[in-house]
Amino acid sequence: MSTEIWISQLQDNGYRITSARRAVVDTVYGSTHALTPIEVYDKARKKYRALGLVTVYRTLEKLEELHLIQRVHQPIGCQAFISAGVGHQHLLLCQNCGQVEFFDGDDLDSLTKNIARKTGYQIKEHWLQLFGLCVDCR
Amino acid sequence: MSTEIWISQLQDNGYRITSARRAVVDTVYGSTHALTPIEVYDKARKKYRALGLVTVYRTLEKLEELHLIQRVHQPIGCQAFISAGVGHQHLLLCQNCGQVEFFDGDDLDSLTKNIARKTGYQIKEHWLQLFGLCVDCR
DNA sequence: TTTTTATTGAAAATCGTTTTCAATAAGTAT
DNA sequence: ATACTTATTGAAAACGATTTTCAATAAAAA
Repeated sequence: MSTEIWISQLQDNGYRITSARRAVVDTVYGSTHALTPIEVYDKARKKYRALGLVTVYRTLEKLEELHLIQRVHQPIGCQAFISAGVGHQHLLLCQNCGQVEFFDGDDLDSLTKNIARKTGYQIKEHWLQLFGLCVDCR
Repeated sequence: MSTEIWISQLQDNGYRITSARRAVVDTVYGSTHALTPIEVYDKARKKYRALGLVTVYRTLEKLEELHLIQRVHQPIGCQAFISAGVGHQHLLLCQNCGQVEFFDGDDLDSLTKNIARKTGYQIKEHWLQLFGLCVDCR
């Protein structure tokens, strides 16, 4: 698995491959931390100086549309993005260093069925996210 | 339970009770839908016309600080607030009408312990939110 | 009632994001 | 390789949401 997977995805969906997009993909792909558009901009500009912030926004938009990245919601803000895991994944975030781990937690079925019965809701989706301290920070 | 609970809380924490704050509290307290600052402004101005948007922001800030309201995170945006439930509560949101229900789902203990063991993380907090269709909308 | 000072709304400033637009460069056809 | 078409680019401007500044006001204390 390398950045070429994302590049191919962009290509297959009719998007052109440019130096700007490569720089953004190289920056976000495989990052262990969720990155905001400005953070992506700062990092990616080390690889491609002419990159504009607008292009970062536009590229992130496309990567999100192709489900290659996902927005991360946190108490401090909801502008950061991280690589989208494969299949239905949940996030575990380190409150100290911001590192992100994925886990699949579909033990939630019995819980959601329970709530559905109690409330009368037809449940379609769920968001689950854990916060704590990673091995290095605890 | 009435809005006076929130008013007292403000008072007890050294904040003055004003017409502007009463209008905001009256609007947000007991609302079954999460409201954005602008929505609060529009609704509250029906009760107190001189109210300014800035004061809405400032009052919401104080209510959040006192844990009387909480920010609601949704795919469409994360600016809306709703009354904070009592104790540790989770949210169930109707994707159609925006109605919000609370539920307590601490069946998560075994799941979080599991993840903690697998990842080495020390887990401090969790966010769980369900989305679906309420009884009226399904 | 008087005094003190937190609170107010309006205007300006600020921040993140989106739109506009002419120049450029990617991919295709020649 | 070369020419052509058109998606993509970055800069500047526009935008919307939120925050700051500030003099006037009103709540609470004296």
